[in-house]
Amino acid sequence: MSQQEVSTRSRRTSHPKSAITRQRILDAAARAFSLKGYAATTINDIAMTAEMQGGSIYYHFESKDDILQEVLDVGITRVFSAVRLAVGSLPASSAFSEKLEAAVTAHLTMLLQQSDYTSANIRVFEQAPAAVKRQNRKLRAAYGEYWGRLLSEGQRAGAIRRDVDLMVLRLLLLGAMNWAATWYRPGDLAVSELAQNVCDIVLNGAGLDSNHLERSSKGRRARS
Amino acid sequence: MSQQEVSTRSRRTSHPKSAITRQRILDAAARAFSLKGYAATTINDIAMTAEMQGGSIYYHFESKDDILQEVLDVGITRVFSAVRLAVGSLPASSAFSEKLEAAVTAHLTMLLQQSDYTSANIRVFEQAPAAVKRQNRKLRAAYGEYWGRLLSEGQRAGAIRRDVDLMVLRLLLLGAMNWAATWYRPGDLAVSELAQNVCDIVLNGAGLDSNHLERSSKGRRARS
DNA sequence: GTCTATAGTGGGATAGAC
DNA sequence: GTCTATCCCACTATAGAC
Repeated sequence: MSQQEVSTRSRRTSHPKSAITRQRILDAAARAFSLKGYAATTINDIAMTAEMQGGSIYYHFESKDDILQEVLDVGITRVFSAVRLAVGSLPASSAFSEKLEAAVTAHLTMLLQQSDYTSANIRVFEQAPAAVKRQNRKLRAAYGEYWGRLLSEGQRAGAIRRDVDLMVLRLLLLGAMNWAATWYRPGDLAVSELAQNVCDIVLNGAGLDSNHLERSSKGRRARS
Repeated sequence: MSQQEVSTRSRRTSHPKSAITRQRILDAAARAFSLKGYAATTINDIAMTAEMQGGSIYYHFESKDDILQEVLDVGITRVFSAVRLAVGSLPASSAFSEKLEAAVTAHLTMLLQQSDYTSANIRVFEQAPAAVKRQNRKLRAAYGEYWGRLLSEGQRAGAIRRDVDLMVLRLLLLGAMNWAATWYRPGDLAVSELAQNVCDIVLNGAGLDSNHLERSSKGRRARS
C-alpha cells in the first residue's frame, strides 16, 4: 500500500513558491532543535540559518510550537518510511535476522546521519509542550506497532525464543538505538557496523552458550 | 571502602540550619527538572514546592545553573554508589551474571523509582549549558568506566564472548536502561523483572541457539 | 533566612511599510 | 513574501525591609 507522505498539511500551501521557503525553515529548525534543544533554539536562530529575519517566519508558521510539531512529525514519518522500505526491499522469504538487521540499520542511519528531523524528534520530544507530544505520539505508536509486528513475525517463525517478552525486547532495542543519538559521533564506528553489533548481541547474546542452561529457572535460590 | 558522600560542597554550608533548606530546594528542583525539563522549570516552580518565595532561593544558590549542576552531579553520584554497593555486596566469587543483574537492577531502581536526581540527570543532561555538562561529564565518565571494568572482568572470566565489542555492549546496555526513563511507568512491570529480562536478552540473546552457528560467518551468502 | 518589590532582559509574536 | 520596529510577557536575579 502506498503510504501518502504526511508532507504539508498546513493552512497555506497553496502557492508553490512559498513551499520552498517553508522547507528551508523546517530544515533549519530541525537542525537547530537537534543540536541545541527546543527551548534554547530561538526563532531568530532558525531565521538566520534560513536566511531571513525573525518576523518573516510568521508568514509561514503560526508559532514556534507549530514548527516543532511539524519537525517532530516528519521525523517519525521519515524513519518509518526508511525502515519499511529497507525491510520491504528484501525477498519475502528472507531470514528474520536479515530483516532485523535491515530495520536496525535503516533506523540508525536516519537517526545518526541522514535526518535532522528524526534526530530532532528523538532528542527533543520530551521537551515538547503537551499538545505537541500528544499528536506526535500517534505517529510514534504506529511506528512502534510496526516493530512489534516485525518481532512478532520473527517469534512465530521461530527466530525468537517463545519465552522472550516482545514488549521488553522492542523497548530494549529501540532504547539502545535511540540512546545512540546521545553518544554517537561520526568516525567512531560505522553505522552499519554498529547495527551489526547490536543485532548480534540482541539475537545471539553477549554471553557464552553455556549460560543458556540457567535461563528458565525462575525461582532463584533464596539468599540464605 | 566507604565512599564519602559528595553532599554539600558549596560555599556556604557552615550553618547546619540552612543545610536542610538547601536540601529541600535541591529535592524540589530534581523532581521538577525530571518532570518538566530544565528550561520549562522556573525558579518559582522550585520555590513553591520547597515552600518559599522565588527570591529566597538566591540566598542558597547563586543561579539556576548552579542548582542544575548540583542536581546533575548528585544524580550520577547516587546511581554510582547504589550500583557499586549492590555489586560489592555480593560474594566476590559470584557468577558474572549475578553481578550484572545486581548492577542493572540497582541502576534501574535508582533511575526509575528511587532518585529524582538520577532521573533528572538522564532526562535533562542534554539540555544543560555547556559548562554544566562539562563538569558533570567527568562523573559520568567515571561511572562509565566502572561499567567498562565490570564487563571486562566478565569477559576475562569467560562469561562474555571474546568477539563482543565491550564498548558497544556497554553503550547498548546503558542505552536500553536509560531509555526506560522515557517510557517506564510504575505498574507496567516491576523494575526487578525488567532488569531480569534485560540481562537475559543481553547475555543469552533473544534468538534460538541455532542462530549461534551463523554468527562468525562474516561473509553473508550473497542474495542470488 | 525569608519576604516583597522590582530591575533587567531575552525572545515570541504582531503591525505595517515596502 | 520579507523587512523593521516594537509590544509584551515570562522569568532570572537583585535590593532592601523585616
